[in-house]
Amino acid sequence: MTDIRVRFAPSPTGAPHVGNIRTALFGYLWARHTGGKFILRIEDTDQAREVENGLELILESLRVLGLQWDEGPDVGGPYGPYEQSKRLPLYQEHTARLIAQGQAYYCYCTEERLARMRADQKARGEQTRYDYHCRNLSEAERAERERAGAPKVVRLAVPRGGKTTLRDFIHGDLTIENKNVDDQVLLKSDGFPTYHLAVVVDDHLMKISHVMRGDDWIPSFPKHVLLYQAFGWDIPPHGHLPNVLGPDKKKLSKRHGATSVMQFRDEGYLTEALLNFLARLGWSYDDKSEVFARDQLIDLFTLDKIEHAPAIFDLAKLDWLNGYYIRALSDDDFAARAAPFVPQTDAATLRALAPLTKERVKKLNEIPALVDFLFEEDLEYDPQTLIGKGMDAASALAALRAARATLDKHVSFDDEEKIEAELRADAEKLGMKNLQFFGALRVAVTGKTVSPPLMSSMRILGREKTLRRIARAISALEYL
RNA sequence: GCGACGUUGGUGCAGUCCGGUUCAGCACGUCGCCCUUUCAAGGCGAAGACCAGCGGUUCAAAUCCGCUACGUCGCACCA
Repeated sequence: MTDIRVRFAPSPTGAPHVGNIRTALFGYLWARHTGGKFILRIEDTDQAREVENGLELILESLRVLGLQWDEGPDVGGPYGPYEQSKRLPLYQEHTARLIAQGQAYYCYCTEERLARMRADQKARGEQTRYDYHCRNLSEAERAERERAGAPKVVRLAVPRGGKTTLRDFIHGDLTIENKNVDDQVLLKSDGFPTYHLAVVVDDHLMKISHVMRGDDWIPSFPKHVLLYQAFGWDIPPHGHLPNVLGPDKKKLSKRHGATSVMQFRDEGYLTEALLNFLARLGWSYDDKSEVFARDQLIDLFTLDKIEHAPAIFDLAKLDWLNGYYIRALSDDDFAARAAPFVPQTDAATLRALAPLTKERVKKLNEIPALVDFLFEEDLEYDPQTLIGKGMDAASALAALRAARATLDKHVSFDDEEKIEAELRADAEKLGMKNLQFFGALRVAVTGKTVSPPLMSSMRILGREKTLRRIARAISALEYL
């Protein structure tokens, strides 16, 4: 196979959302699968939309998922520079060539004229598009404007008839009639290229072997094909990836909640779960596999398995997958990752908590709600919650008193099995179901009806605090 | 308005390119049972789509063709 070179080419307009990152991931996977190169190129040709730390946000997003690039603005490479704003002369040379060939022309139309033109077209119910005004300028008219120093742009002279076809390795042949293609601006009046010119020039110069981008670009592929033809270049294989949509089937946006991988990570999603989930957005291996580790993705990823219908970001599925990955973590690993989410505790406690909480959360940020009872001094009780089903104040009291007596005999709570056996015996002696007896004890110790396993909770809480809480619960009941 | 792309159970996907051994497969979710001192996790099982609709081609269509509907995207000196 020829050298595979795939590029991810975002523009620095903010933290890339997961849909863009999914596109980056596909490029990364294809490059790694083939032993090719993954290239990062920054499309910073719009100064107006640029964000201060835009570049850093992009780099950080890729790093979070471990999508290491081989060439890029920070690491360089043989085809740099990798920021389009630093390649301006290249674009200018290429447009000059097109103009010389008669395949592009200068346009002196003002914003106002264009706006009026579009308004008129809209009013007439027509498709808005450039009206070829400057394409038909005579040599004298052109010279006149040059003399006046009028600002100008360069437009692509799209053939008025015929059609343009692109072979797409995801959608098959795509065809659009040239009459529906606008005379796109290639070079703006500030000397910067537009996307259309820049991608074609750079993809060619950087020897990109596979062009992958979101399918929202499909309508403009004729402009790119025409440019390749005008330059006399081979067109590399193109694939328009299905877009990532929110649950409402609309293009993903801030409205849908978290959108950057950093946000997801901060909400308690594991990066390996995120990677796995994103890979499945628009790609599938077969009809039954859901879980893929990075190495498997690299091994299994092929272009023919890319879907053509848009992919919907199914948060419920992400949650499930994340829980799956959390459960698979070793206790040590889990404790280390949980640490930032439970700042009020120490490493040893976290490690002890790991086996109890690991399989009870879908996201790391759910851990605090599960174990917060450990970090409070004393609990306030609503006596009613201490009295479970089929119980009354007297029986709850009896249960807690018996439990206290049993626990009091133990200097340490380390032997969970022994303590549990004794408490079970207490329940039986009182003629209670385990549910009733342990239910009362659970509320007394943890303050809630749902908690991690009781014996372990008491062990971690410690003898002193546990007994104090039971005592307080008893007095709360005695008050009734 | 014009154009492009898409449309499989409640949800997300596979199967569609190379029509016929799949009375449409998997996962999430839901429900039931088991386990059980709670909640989870785990095990077992169940319900749920006739493949957007209509019309063609064919001995045979989710799979090919056409039309309609719906959805999304594009139509900037933005990417």
